[in-house]
Amino acid sequence: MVLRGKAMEPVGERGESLVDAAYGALKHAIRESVFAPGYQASAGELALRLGVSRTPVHEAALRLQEEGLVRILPKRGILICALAPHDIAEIYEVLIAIEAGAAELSARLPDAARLALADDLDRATSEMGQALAAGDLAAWGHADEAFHRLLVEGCGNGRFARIIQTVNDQSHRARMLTLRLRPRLPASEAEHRDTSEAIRRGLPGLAREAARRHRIRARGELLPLIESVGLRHM
Amino acid sequence: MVLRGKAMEPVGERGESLVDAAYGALKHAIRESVFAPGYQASAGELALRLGVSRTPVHEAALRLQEEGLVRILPKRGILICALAPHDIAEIYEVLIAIEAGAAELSARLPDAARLALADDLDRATSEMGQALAAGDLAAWGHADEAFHRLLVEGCGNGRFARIIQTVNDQSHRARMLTLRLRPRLPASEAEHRDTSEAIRRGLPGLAREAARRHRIRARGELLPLIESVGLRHM
DNA sequence: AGCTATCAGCTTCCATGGAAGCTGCAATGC
DNA sequence: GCATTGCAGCTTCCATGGAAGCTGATAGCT
Repeated sequence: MVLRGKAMEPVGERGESLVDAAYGALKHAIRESVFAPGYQASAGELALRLGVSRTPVHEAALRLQEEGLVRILPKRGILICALAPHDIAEIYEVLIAIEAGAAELSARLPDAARLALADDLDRATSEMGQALAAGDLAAWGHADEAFHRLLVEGCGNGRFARIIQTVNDQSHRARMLTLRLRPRLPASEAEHRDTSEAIRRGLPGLAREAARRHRIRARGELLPLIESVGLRHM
Repeated sequence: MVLRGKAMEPVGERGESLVDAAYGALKHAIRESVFAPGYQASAGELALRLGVSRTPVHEAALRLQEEGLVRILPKRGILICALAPHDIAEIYEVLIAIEAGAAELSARLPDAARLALADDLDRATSEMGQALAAGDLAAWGHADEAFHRLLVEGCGNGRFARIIQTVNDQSHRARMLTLRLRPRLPASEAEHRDTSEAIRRGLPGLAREAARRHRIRARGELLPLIESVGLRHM
């Protein structure tokens, strides 16, 4: 039983089950790269770190495997999954398809919900602008994230939100990397405004195309960047 | 411990783990309505039926919950999820978004793969035609299913395939119902040919729109049908 | 040297039992 | 009659230990 690396937060005992606690702690640790991709842990080690027995860790690992964050190698251990450029490409295709659908749905919402959503989206976009002006990379990332999250959570289709959540969990680490790598922050604001404006005016086709164009352009910037830097896994 | 209903097949011991076996058996049982939606089972009962202990059943239930087929009610049992019309609507929106993306991707494949895929798709479509002529409802359903499966599995994006697999597992029961309900089998063949032809000719935009139109029309037929019959859950 | 067999040490897999939570019913008090 | 309380019987949750599988190193053979 090897305990290398920094310690993890013991699970908090707040009503939630130990499985949920372990799931949350492990997911957070993976997102924040406490475990490097490719790291192979054992359930026993993780259980020790979290202060629970192996069972809840194992069950949490099952859930994480279902989401593609880890792989359980039979009789060998728990492998933290790495993302290859190919995976990023796949994830962008999911984003393009689902977010375009979400934008279209949003534009079909009843007036009140539609206008409220558009306002929320614009608020997030404005925050991006402020962050950009202040040169605050992290704030820009958060605001951008908020925009896209609002879009899929506001559209009314819970399955869309869930799918996006899954691929976002997978790509969070890569996102943090590429945010830093990008030579200049992309001019996403105008495209965000196109999307929110189409939603506000209740034009489904326009909204779909705006969301779609936005993600396609972002992909066109990101993938070559990753290739050029030669990132093999992240 | 109550054992009502017909017995289930004990798990087959073929190299796969008991968890996998239990997962497969339960999923199959749910798909084939061995358990009615809304049925509340206990892990102990299922374990007895399958001839394993409670642990693998519990872990299988976790996976099924992740896929939305069951819900685990803490300290109460395992609930077989029912689908409401609202869920069918959501699922169709996922199908529209993802299959349109898959068709576009397919049309961008290298020549050899593209043509092979188009041929496979046409074969499935032809089988639909034969089944329709013979009045064989089940065969028509299988061929239609094959077409859509080939499309998402052939496009090269594994995440697309996985997403579709998940919603198909959820909607399988509803599909079996509505296949029988439909007054006349829809004229899907022409739309399938539009899609495969666009893929064959390597026209991404056309392929996307064809796949999209197909699912949108199917939705337009199905949802009112479900409403009119007054199906509340399935 | 190169190849095979063995084995020690790791891992998960799965069964099992105690602890604790939820539900519905029956008994109790008003 | 009506509300409350206590309890029995169910459930999952989680810890734990034995069984079995995988890996890599070492010893022995050709």
